[in-house]
Amino acid sequence: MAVQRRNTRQRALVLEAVRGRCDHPRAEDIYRDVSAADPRVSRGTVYRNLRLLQEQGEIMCIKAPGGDRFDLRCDAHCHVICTACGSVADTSTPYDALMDGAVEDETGFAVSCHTTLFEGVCPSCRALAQGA
Amino acid sequence: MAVQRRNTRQRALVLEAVRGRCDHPRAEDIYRDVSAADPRVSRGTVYRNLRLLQEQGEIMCIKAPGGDRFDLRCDAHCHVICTACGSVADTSTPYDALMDGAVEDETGFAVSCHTTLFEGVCPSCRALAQGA
DNA sequence: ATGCTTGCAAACAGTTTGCATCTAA
DNA sequence: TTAGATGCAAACTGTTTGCAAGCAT
Repeated sequence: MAVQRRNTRQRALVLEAVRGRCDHPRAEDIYRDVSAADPRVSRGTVYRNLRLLQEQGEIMCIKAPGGDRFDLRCDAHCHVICTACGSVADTSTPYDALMDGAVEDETGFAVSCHTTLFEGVCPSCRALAQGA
Repeated sequence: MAVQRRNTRQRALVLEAVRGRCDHPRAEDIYRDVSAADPRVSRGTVYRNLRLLQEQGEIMCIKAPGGDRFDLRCDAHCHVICTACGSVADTSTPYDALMDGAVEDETGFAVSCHTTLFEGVCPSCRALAQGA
């Protein structure tokens, strides 16, 4: 059975902060937003709650260079990260579950999932590059 | 034109260390191997050279949780990482360049590439789990 | 009351960097 | 000779953790 969880004010603030953003904030961004609502919430608490909410499936996390990003969408989808400014966007690329089986057969690993991260330059950074 | 590079003993040692391993070592592993050959080589130099060799396309790097891994193979291929012990293996999953174009059209990002990382439990960790 | 949670600060891991010195070309 | 490369140590970023106090249940 799952561990007993309490509904703390801090946990609610963290969840609200993730939901309140349509970009893909990193832990530090969430911490900043939560701090704005209540300066007494500590960074450790934000990290702990982000991990908890992930385990509960309330939010998902994208492992990106420069720090994990959080996303309120929990369905399978991929992301693009801008190599210039670090911004992240969703893509509708379908999740191919067949690949997991193929890799499992090939390597002997018990494959549970895979993540695909696209790299590129976002529209606004492209515009900047044009001007430069 | 490319920057002028020198052939230093340290650089050769780093490259040799990456090539001398068939697993996917992280920077620290390389540092350890290089240190065994010459204890005076510093960690900073190892990191600098790993980055340089990457830029030159001599080696490639896999961004994995817990630290980047280096690979002597430079052709497009994907990896599986063991969620239990952190070991990494190659897979022969083909690189689908069409996806890059699709994401580019959808998001407006100038997509240069993508990386796919599978997660699972490696054969030896599976065996351990059986026994437990 | 109980024990999950918190705040704080210190610890951590992985990596980068400033700077004086060294060295390949 | 001279600009790239090194060694060292300190700085940095992102994240985790030990512990005493706090609060949801």
